[in-house]
Amino acid sequence: MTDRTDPTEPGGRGARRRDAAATRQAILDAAVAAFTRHGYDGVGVRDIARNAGVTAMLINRYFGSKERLFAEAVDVAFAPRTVISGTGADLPGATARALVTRTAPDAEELGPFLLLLRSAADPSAAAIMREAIARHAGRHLTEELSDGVGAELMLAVQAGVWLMRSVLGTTALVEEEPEELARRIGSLFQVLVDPASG
Amino acid sequence: MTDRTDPTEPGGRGARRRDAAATRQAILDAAVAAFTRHGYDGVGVRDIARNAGVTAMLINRYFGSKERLFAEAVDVAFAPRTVISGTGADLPGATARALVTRTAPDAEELGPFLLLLRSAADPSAAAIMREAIARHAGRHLTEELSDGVGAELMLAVQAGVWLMRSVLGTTALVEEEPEELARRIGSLFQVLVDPASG
DNA sequence: CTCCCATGTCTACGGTCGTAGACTTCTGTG
DNA sequence: CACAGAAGTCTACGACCGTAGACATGGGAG
Repeated sequence: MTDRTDPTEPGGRGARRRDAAATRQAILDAAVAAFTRHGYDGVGVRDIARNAGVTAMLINRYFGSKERLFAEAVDVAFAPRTVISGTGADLPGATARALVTRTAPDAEELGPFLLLLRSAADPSAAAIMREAIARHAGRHLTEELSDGVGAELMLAVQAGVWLMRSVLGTTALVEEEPEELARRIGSLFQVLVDPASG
Repeated sequence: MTDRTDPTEPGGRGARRRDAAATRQAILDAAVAAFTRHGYDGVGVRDIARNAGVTAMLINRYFGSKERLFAEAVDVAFAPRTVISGTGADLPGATARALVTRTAPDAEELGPFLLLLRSAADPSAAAIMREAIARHAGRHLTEELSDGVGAELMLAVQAGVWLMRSVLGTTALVEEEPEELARRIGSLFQVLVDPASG
């Protein structure tokens, strides 16, 4: 009855027997989820460790500090190309529809924008995320739009919608029909992609 | 040499001799500034008390708890009509120009959007702010636009610009010419105010 | 089979947090 | 001038934070 040392129980994931790479990955996964849900300041290393099925000290052994773990988690969260959908003329509409779907009240989906919004209060976390944006999301958008200002304004609009709709849950944006909301946000993106149309 | 009990020294503001209303106001002012700069989680009641020239316990005597102090501070910050400028056809451009000015890199201006962004991580703080938006900012915008969704999208765009430009300081939005940036943001607002033009 | 080192845990420290209760000091009133 | 009550402070508690150092343990190489 060695209940406490059984790695299959606490973390929920399959048995992991002293595999450094897998443990490191489990910590990183737990960190991305926790930081996204509660922000940099709202999560303790003990919470992350518990969800990864290890003790808090192992985090510092593998990542050095909470801040460096956060930097790696941010890099993981921002690397995939989730900030734009579609290409060319289809980009504004497709990106708007994806945004509306992902910020639906019952979606409970994570993503880089939630991580961004919930960790923005801490200055060092903000600096880490600014660099991650420049390295990943901003670059994806810039090379598609060939317009840095338009790209960052598109990020700003998306972040704002995430904030109002998912983080705060303001009434009008939550209750509006998804198709109509996507249409209105899509027209915003259209103006950013093709400034002449505004 | 009663250096420690002199109220002119610690707080910086003029002598205040046992005036309950003035003390309460001083705490509230310090709370608005502190919450705006560092967010709900990033500020301790001792910090606020020190800036108001009192001790931390007085906060609980006057406001009951940190959370109730935050609720009052949010109400103060969101009450003034700072989320829109101008009226009618001038509204999009005037609001965009005001936004660009206030989010300038050297502005160091406070405002409800910074409070909103930096306190969004905490769920109870988010609930308080959602209600404050419905009560103040959202209402101002809705009665000007007679369109709840458009009003909240206008708030979303402004919050996003504040986030990228003031909180994160992303390069493109910081380095762009203010006039050109205001023009592009103004065209976004134009689409929201007059959906037919999109 | 044995030993060694990577892997992981335990205990603890100094610090900060929100806040409860007892205590002190000032000020307006009789 | 004395005094009651308002205004404000002091001390303390229990909880959590990030992290440092010593300790335990398992598993692959000889």
